[in-house]
Amino acid sequence: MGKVEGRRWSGVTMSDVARRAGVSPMTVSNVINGRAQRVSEQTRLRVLATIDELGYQVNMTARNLRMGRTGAVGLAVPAFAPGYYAQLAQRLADRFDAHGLRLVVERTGASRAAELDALAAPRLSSYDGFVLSVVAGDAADLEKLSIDTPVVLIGERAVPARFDHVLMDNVGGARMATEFLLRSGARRIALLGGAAGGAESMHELRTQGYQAAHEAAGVPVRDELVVGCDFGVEDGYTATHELVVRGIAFDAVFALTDSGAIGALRALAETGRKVPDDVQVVGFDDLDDGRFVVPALTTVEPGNAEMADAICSLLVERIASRPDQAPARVVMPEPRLVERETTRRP
Amino acid sequence: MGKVEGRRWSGVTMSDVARRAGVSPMTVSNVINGRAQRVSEQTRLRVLATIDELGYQVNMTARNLRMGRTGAVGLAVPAFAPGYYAQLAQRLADRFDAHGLRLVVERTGASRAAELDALAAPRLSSYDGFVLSVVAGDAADLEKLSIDTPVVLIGERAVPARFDHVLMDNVGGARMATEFLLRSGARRIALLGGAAGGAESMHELRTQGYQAAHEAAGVPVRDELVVGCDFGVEDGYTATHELVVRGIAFDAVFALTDSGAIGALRALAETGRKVPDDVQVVGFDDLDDGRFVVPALTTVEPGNAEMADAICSLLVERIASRPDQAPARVVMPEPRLVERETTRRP
DNA sequence: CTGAAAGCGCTAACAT
DNA sequence: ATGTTAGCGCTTTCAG
Repeated sequence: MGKVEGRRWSGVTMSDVARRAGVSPMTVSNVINGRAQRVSEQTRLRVLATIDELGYQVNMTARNLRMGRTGAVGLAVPAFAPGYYAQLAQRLADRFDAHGLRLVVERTGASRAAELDALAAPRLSSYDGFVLSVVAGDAADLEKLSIDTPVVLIGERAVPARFDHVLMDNVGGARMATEFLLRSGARRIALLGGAAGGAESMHELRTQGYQAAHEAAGVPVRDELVVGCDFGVEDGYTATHELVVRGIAFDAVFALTDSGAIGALRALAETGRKVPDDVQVVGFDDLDDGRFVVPALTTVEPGNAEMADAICSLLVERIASRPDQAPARVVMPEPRLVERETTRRP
Repeated sequence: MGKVEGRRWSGVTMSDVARRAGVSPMTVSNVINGRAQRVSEQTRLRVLATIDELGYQVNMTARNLRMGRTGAVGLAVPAFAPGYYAQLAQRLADRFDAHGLRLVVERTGASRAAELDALAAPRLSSYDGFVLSVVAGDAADLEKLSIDTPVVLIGERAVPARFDHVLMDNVGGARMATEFLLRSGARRIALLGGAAGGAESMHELRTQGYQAAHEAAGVPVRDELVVGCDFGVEDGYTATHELVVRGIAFDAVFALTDSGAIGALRALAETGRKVPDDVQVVGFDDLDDGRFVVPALTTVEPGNAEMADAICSLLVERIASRPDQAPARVVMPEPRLVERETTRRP
């Protein structure tokens, strides 16, 4: 499929209105922008009538160019559908609204290339500020990022020091969840979405927390219980199924995301495991969905509200104060465990 | 909290680069836009180096103004978080990508005022085309809508004839679901989110289908089974709970949305009702979530893919062909029932 | 109260 | 292969 071309058909301009109403464009502008003191009531009404008659509409692109600002903040997420991003968008939109800024959401596509593309200078220049959820790019990629548009980064990747960065305590949260399961008597905790090597991705960090909790409790980590998978519902479902099929025994599941946990619950139900009696389950993120699945999901609440607050205030500050003289800040709220029905009290 | 003001700090322009590289702005433009034939390799490299040195970035606002197009289409939805809108956005983004258009998502807030605001000319002028999910505005409101930006409307409200309109077969789908329940032996079907009067909203249309199925089957509609509620998870949960508390007997639940149905499932589990043995449940929308809840949700698939296809192709056509001479089109796919585990075979 | 001039940063069209 | 001219539609500034 080809690109869509063609430019907007003419459209009525401010000058058209001005000419027709027998005034200068400036007066039309004043009317439109409610600078009442500068226009007589009579003229105002005439201009308004002409605007209506001609069906004139302000061209935001032109206004933005002239004013050097857009009133919009961009949020780039890997995908729209995962509950986590949708809820994040919702929260941010509320907060930015309070500052007179609209939030507009774009999709990066989670590939490194797509993510960088979203961050390319052009895209950013359409916004007064930008929030980027970094899942794929590395520090070097980000280094090239626009310096003209204030940016707040979210996500666990290491980011260049010049950026404000808001992130979850992945290690701490995972450790908290794992410790809770261990205290509840679990000894064979499957880790859904776990990863072995490095230290950069969400998978890896949460895996570290899982391991740390085991070490602290003197319980060995069994490799066969650490199954790598993506963080969608379907992924959690498939991974859990596989575990069962392969005959690997486990008495708990720690899913790296609530979505994954919900998939796991489904797989456990299908294979006749009772939750939490046979298998306990803990997720991560505190999605709204988790409260309504049966049984309701115990999860790690990573400080979603605090993160949204931080993202908003950091960005608003940068936007308001021109040059980024203020040093970059890092915000990482304290996670907490939300006990519901998929676990037993220790 | 006050508005955020202040304009973008100067920033390096194309002229800056040109001057520094000892060429004209036009040459810089040619380099940036890859018009290779028009620039010697030597100059190209020099310009590129200068761009790098100065950290220059194209100003999209200026480019958009000059070119009269933005390469973006807007999607306005009442809220980001409900699964339905997130999935819609996802689907649309895929399709528009194929046409070289980025999808950017904005939130209207579901109030009539907010919705109209989103549709105000200024907002629209930032996009090559716009998709609006109409939930609150009426035909008269929409009549005032921009004529300069191609718009496709989605949603069940009556809309002015000049707009392309994509909608679900709400009545047919609801009737299909209800008939299925009736055939499966249900005689007291609770309608979650039902409405009495009018004919405009999704609630009302789906209620009509529910009633039509009852009439056709000669089963009376009991008013106490039609409970009005919003379409979120929590709403379905609360409504179902209330039904139980009030001691109203029912052997099936038709929830107007999958989200509502998922809430209902939770409430039924809490109150000890077995699904589908004691109570059958059907939703509407075919959200991904429905496949993974326990038991998996039977639902009406309203033709999501076809709707996304239609929205995209209608809009792309309008964008490509200047004046809207083509008559407006209405697309309403055939719904189908997806049987899963919350119902019994008739 | 109203208007004229200037220019935001870019690119199409036409020179050279 | 490169430069010049003009202007997208708006608003800031300053003059009437």
